[in-house]
Formats: sequence, structure tokens, C-alpha cells
Amino acid sequence: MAPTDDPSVPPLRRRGARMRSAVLAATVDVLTEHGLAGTTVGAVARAAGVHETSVYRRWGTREKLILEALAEQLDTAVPLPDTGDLRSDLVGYFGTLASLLATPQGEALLRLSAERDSGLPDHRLAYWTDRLDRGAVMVRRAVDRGELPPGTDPALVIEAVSGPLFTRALISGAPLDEVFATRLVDLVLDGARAVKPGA
Amino acid sequence: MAPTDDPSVPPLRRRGARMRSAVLAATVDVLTEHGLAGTTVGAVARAAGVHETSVYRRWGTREKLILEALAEQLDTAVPLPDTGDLRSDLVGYFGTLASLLATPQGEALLRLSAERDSGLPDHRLAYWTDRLDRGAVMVRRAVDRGELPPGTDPALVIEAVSGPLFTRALISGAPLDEVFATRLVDLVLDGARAVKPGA
DNA sequence: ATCCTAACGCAAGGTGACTTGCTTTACGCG
DNA sequence: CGCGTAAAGCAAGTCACCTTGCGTTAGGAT
Repeated sequence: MAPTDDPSVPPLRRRGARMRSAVLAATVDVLTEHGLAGTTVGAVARAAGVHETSVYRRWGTREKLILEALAEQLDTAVPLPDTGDLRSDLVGYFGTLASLLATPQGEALLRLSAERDSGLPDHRLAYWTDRLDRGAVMVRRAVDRGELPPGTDPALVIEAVSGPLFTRALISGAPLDEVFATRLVDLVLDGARAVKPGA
Repeated sequence: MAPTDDPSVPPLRRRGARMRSAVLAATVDVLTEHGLAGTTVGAVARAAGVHETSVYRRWGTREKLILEALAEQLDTAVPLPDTGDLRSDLVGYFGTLASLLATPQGEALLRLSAERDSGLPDHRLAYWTDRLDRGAVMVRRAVDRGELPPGTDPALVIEAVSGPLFTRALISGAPLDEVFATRLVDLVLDGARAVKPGA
């Protein structure tokens, strides 16, 4: 029951809209500059020229705040290529993903997605599962084209390539670049192309 | 220079040793029962019948405490198989790893290893990098046996299998069992066996 | 132009991680 | 057997996350 449902009036930027943008922008700024651990609610509120309580009232937790700020800024990334050649598709897709994960924002987004203990049950999962499900489409197309055997599990191929990327971002800290992504794609693709002996 | 090196006297449980065991045992108990988020230093201290300050003096941070408790309890897991057949080795190794990651303790250990923001620079990495490096030995042996082409990168093979396991434990929450581990091993192994065309 | 209300500011408080200075006591050594 | 010391208890305090009740004001509605 919003009191401003009438479509005849302009966007009607209430006080809240400006405050919201200011805080989200400040969140990304602080995050980029001071890292995930340095991104305290107080620091963000200070940077946005807003009271801490207002942030908590609107977003509830530090986590939701950062998640929303990142989602707002990153949701155009990682397009789905369709070049007609699976290897090209995957190299492009996962190369972009690796570059994204190498940025402070990408790493923060992944890191927050990994924190399952507190509060939200699966909201943060949406971002990554969505991207991986969409990625499986590329593999499915290749199976239809005959590039891969019919028994291929698209989800397994996607998991096999993305998993090591995530692991480098979250745990080992080893370099995350297109070279690594390409080597993974080649390894997994060669495996998928092999004709299974037993079955 | 421990003051009790003399082997003629019994274990000589000083006040500290009993306190240490009590706290570490209590940590695992609390962890198993209340999860990682519910494992507060106060709760552990209370369960061990010890003052909170003593815990902080000995372990410094909550993180180090849990890490030490888990390492103490888990360090006998994941032996390195050597069956003479790489697939058997890998299926055994990663099957055990998957089972470990499926337990609350294993997941907590991995989760703590992923928190790189605060304090310690690489201490928690030791556990997993050590295990993965040791895993690479299995692949190297297989290359020597001629099971895999000489150009094979053992670390890449290990990363390709372990990465998806870690990702399921940390992010997707999808089932972590021997079946999944086996399918990954087969996929990656088929890829590694394929003769690279370009090179 | 004026009023109403939701959004914001503010202050105070609760919890958990972590620290510090001081007291007390259990060890184990002489 | 007592004595010195290091380890443990204790109390108080800081900082960040998060909550709550109440006052204040900006905005749109009338």
C-alpha cells in the first residue's frame, strides 16, 4: 500500500531514495578502499553523511548492505557468449569470471556468498547459482551440436571449471587470470570429449 | 626448554596441560552442537569450566582456538593411498576428503581457512595446501608410471578435483559424497589422459 | 498553505571479540 | 617442606555489530 502508486506522478524521489544511493555508493567506495574487513557500518554511514541507525533500519545487517551495494554495481557482468564453438564460449565466459573474482568487489561478493551461518538462508546463493545455471546452457548447446557426447552432464562441466576459480579466490589466493581459466577449460573439455569406456 | 624434559617423571600434567585439553575438547563439543557461529569464546570457556581470559591468553583469538581444536582432532584423516593405479588413488583420496568436508568439523575447518581478512596471513592455509601438495604426489607417480603424458601438471589436476568439492562445501551446499568425487576424478582424469593437439 | 506521516537523527543499551592491570594460587624446584 | 614464578582468576574497559524508544523534520497529500 504505497501512498504513491499513481503512475501519473514523476519518480517521486522521496527523502529515502537519495539516502539510499548515497549509502550504496559509499559502501562500494569503502569496500574498494579498505577491503571487506574494513567495511564497517559506521565507516559507511560516516562516508555517506548519514546516521548509522538509518543504515541498520533500511538494511538490517552489514551483510545485506554490502550484498545489495555489490549486486547493484555488478549485475551487468559476465555475459553469456555464443560463438558456435564451446571452447571459445567457455574461455570467454570463465575468463571474464576470473577477472571479476580478481577484483576486490568480486572477491567480496563471493566471500559473502560463502558465509552461510548467519541470517539469510539462500538469498546470496542466487547470484552464483544463477550464473552457473546459465553457464550450463553453453554446454548443452554444444551437446546438441554434437561437440560433446550425449551423456555429458553440463552442470558437472561448469562446476569443474568454476570450482577451482572460486577456491583460488577464497582460499589459496593463487593468481586468477585468463590463463588459468583457459587451462582449466582445456583440461575439463578434453575429459568431457573422451568416450566413457564402461557405460 | 621445557622444565619437565626428564623422562623419569610421569607426564607431569601441569595446570596448563589439563586446562588446554579441557578447552580444546569443549571447543569441539560446542562446535558440533551449536555450529561455527554459535561457538563463542565465552561459551567454550563456560563449557570447559575456565575463565574467558585464560582462553584469550593462551590462544589469542577465537579463530586460532577453533583451528587448533580442529587440527588436533582431524589430523589423522585423509591418508595418501598408493595402489599403483591413479584412478583408485584419487577416488580413495578425494572420496575421503568429501566425507570429511561433509562433517560439521570439516566444513568449519574449511570455512575458517577461507577467512583471510583478519589477522593471520597464511597460517590456516597450511592445512589445505599441505594436503593438496601431498595429493599432487599421487599424480606425479602416475606420470612416472606412464599413466599420464609427461607434460601433465599435477597441481592442476588436484585443483580441478578439489576445487568443486570445496565449492560445494562453502557455497552451493550440494551433496558431498564419494559419487560426486568419483565423477570429478573420472572427468579430470580423462582430460589429463587426452593428448594435447597444439603443443 | 498546512497538516500527517514515514523517514531520519539521536541516545542508550545489549552482546561478543579482544585487551589490560592486578591479585591469587597451583606447581614443582631446591 | 616451603618458596618463587608463571599460569590462571578477576574486573574493568574498548570496539564493532545490532536493537529500541523517542524526538525531529522532510515530503507528499489535502
